[in-house]
Amino acid sequence: MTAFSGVSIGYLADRTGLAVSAIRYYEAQGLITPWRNSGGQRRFHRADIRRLSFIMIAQQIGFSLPEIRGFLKDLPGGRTPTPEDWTQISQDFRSHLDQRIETLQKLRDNLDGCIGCGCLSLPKCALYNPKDRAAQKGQGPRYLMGDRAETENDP
Amino acid sequence: MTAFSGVSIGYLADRTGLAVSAIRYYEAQGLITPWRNSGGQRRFHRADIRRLSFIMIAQQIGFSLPEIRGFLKDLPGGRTPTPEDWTQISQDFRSHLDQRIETLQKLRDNLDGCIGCGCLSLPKCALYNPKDRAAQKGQGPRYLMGDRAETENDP
DNA sequence: GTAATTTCTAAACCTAACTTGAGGTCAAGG
DNA sequence: CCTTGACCTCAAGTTAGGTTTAGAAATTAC
Repeated sequence: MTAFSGVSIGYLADRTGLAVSAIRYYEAQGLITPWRNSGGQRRFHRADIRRLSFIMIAQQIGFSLPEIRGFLKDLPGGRTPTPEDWTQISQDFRSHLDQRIETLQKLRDNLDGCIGCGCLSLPKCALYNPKDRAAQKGQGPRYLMGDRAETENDP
Repeated sequence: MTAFSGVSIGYLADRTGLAVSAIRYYEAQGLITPWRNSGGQRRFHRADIRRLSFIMIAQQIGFSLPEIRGFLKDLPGGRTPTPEDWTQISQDFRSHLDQRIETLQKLRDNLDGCIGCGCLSLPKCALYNPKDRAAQKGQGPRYLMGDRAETENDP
């Protein structure tokens, strides 16, 4: 048997649909950690296709790269992850996903209520529960959902 | 009765929790259109609190400012929106919201399947349906979800 | 053994969504 | 009248998430 030498970044790019530059960027962000061959080129596990796919999916849902890095922290870098590794991650991920869905559903219910009753005041209906804003740490879109409600009295 | 002269940008900032600079930015993006008083300062309808709140909520859900501008286009700029105006918008908004929820639920179901069966291959499970990616127009996170699945055979 | 691909690094550039800063004006209180 | 605070504009800076470019070295293909 010959020594396992890993796959190239281009291969991963082909298999995942990601740009090569994006994969390099993810490495820089600590989301994936290839090793180097004798010529200095990156080599990856074939299993990293999964890792990258997970990143893409989580991103689509709206998680930031740091958050995703959090999910992936429990995945072993040195060996091919076992099904158990992935199950662990998936469960973690799923609970966050559940929360996100629940938030949207609550919003939808409130929206329905507002439409139904004609009060039309989304803010007043406390649509926005600041609790759900885990992703608020000081950059990007700031100032999400304060607690002050609109009450429409004096100027 | 005295002539209605509108409220200041600072008032709106206080009531919504937005930064003054953010409100100016929204004006620049065509999301809100104040008029000016004799001294050149912005004046808003008190009802714009709602408009801004709507913007914040829609943003939280993941809509871009141009998309939100789309929702708000049907809201009259010149007069205080009626309940009917808002109902119209809300329904439009709600259908987008429904779609987003459905996408996440499908994802969750697939994830459950993957956890249950141990196949752990999110990509293979076709989690990612490119159809749902309406928000894909050439910037931001590109290259979302190609169709190629991971099949883990030869390099 | 050459030619054509890939890959490498580093730095610059890009968009969205804002914030910050500089320098100046407006409005209300004392 | 004068000061203080809110507002104004315009330009530049910031963060996230990448892409592009340039010049060089490594691989692969013929």
